[in-house]
Amino acid sequence: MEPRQAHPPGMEGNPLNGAPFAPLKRPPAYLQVSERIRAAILGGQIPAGELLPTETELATQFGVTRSTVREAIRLLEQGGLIGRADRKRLAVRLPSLESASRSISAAMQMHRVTFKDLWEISMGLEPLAARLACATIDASHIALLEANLQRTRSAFDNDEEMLEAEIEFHDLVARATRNHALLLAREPLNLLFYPAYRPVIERLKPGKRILESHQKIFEAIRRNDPDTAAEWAEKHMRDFRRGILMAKLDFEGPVEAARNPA
Amino acid sequence: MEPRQAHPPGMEGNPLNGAPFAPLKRPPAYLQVSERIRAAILGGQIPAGELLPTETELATQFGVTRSTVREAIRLLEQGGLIGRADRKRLAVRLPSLESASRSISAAMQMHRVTFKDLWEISMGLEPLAARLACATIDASHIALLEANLQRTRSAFDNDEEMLEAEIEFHDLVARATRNHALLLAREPLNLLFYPAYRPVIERLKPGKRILESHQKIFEAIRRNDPDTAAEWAEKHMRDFRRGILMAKLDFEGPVEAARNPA
DNA sequence: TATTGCCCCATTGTCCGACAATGGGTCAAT
DNA sequence: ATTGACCCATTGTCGGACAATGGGGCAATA
Repeated sequence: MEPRQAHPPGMEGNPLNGAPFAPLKRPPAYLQVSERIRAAILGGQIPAGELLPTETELATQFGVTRSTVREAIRLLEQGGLIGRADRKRLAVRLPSLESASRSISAAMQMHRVTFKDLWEISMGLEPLAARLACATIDASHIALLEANLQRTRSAFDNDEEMLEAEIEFHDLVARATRNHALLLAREPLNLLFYPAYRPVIERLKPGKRILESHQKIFEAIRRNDPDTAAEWAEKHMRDFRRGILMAKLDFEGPVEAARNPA
Repeated sequence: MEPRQAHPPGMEGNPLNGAPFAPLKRPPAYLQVSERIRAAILGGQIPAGELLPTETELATQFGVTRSTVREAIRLLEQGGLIGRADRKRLAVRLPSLESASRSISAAMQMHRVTFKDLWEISMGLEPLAARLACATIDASHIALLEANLQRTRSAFDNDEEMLEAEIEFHDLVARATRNHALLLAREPLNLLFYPAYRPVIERLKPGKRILESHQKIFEAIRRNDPDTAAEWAEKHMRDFRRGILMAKLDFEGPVEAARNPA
């Protein structure tokens, strides 16, 4: 989040402040190749789902070696722009947000984002999601939410299940809005915030209370009552914080690293 | 956005649903190397700013060739976890959010995120930012905001300046909260949402109105009045949408690709 | 007909070795 | 104190090589 450019106001477009010459940039080949491919994809010249040329083909086209092409590919691969279609042949892929959000959470960890930071965002986004969902939810999402509530009910004695169900509920509400940007903005919550709630579940067993909140939110959404839905979502998030405090977790401390799924 | 795992409720932990065997995974070497390094960094074993071993050194340590190591490095490089320190020697870097948000915006473009989607998020985050900033703003951010207001005042006849100042204002408010997660969640707004406002500025010249809103927000923040600050921020965002509609922009259409800075 | 086994080939993953370019460091000459 | 010459570590790029793997075709078989 470093100041994007240390913009001293008034000298924006002027390259001649301080040093008379800006350092010229000679991007390495693998970067250029990567950028060219990226541009082609984002420019729509290669539709999603389409196959890319083979590595050797790309190598000859760009006039570089396969090694260079491969490095460029790795660059794009991480961003999720491309990926293996069938363990061979690269294909253009919809970045699936998951890939993007992985780098987000990495960034957040490194910046020592705190529990409190994430909670504050939740206070903005979760009520918003509940509110928006009222207008956009359809039968299929209603069914998914009902199934989730059932799952929650039958998970009172299973902490792990309870945690997953809790995360799933909020995710489903967000999906019901059909706002992809919202899903993306929320993803760090799924990856960092809610999983850290695990100790609270283990120690306080708040299953009953969680279920109640979820039910209230769900019912409000189903009967298209945005204000009530948002209100309950907000109340739910406050419960959340209370649980964290009661479990003596460090609310102001950085979120812990994601556990590695061995 | 794809349903993360097509979770048929009730069969979560069971690998034996449908197909009796899950495909076993044999991650390629460059991926494993990348993951190991990533884990070491996120685990804090290599502090930010520290230099990584050289490529050849890593190659011998992992028992692979330099090419493989290089591919692994590209993977991490894209995420911003590592980067060149001095055009030689890789160093661990604070992911600087900017790198993460680049992939976010790419993902959003590919998913045809609409103006409306981003606006809805703004309605959640911008008032929130204004509200939070009341409690956390310090003298330096007050000074920065004052400078920004001055910049806005003197940009009435310069559309490009006006746009930059507008973006900067909201960014500064968010920074004043010192909530890094919020900055990250907002970044797509800086990259996709606000820049798309350019035509509105050119056609409607709303500079006076923008300045007025900013001033109200700023004053409320400075006198520590969260409700008023949030209220004005929300009002400002509604103006925003009105501007978009009046300029006959496609509110429901996907945001356009970011212009490429040559 | 549907399945199985076999062969061929395209493509990826990985390795090896090599070299130019570059930046850093040292050291002597000025 | 600056300049130039030199060495060396490291990266960027190249070229070629080979095993593994998956797909397609094709024949043999049940």
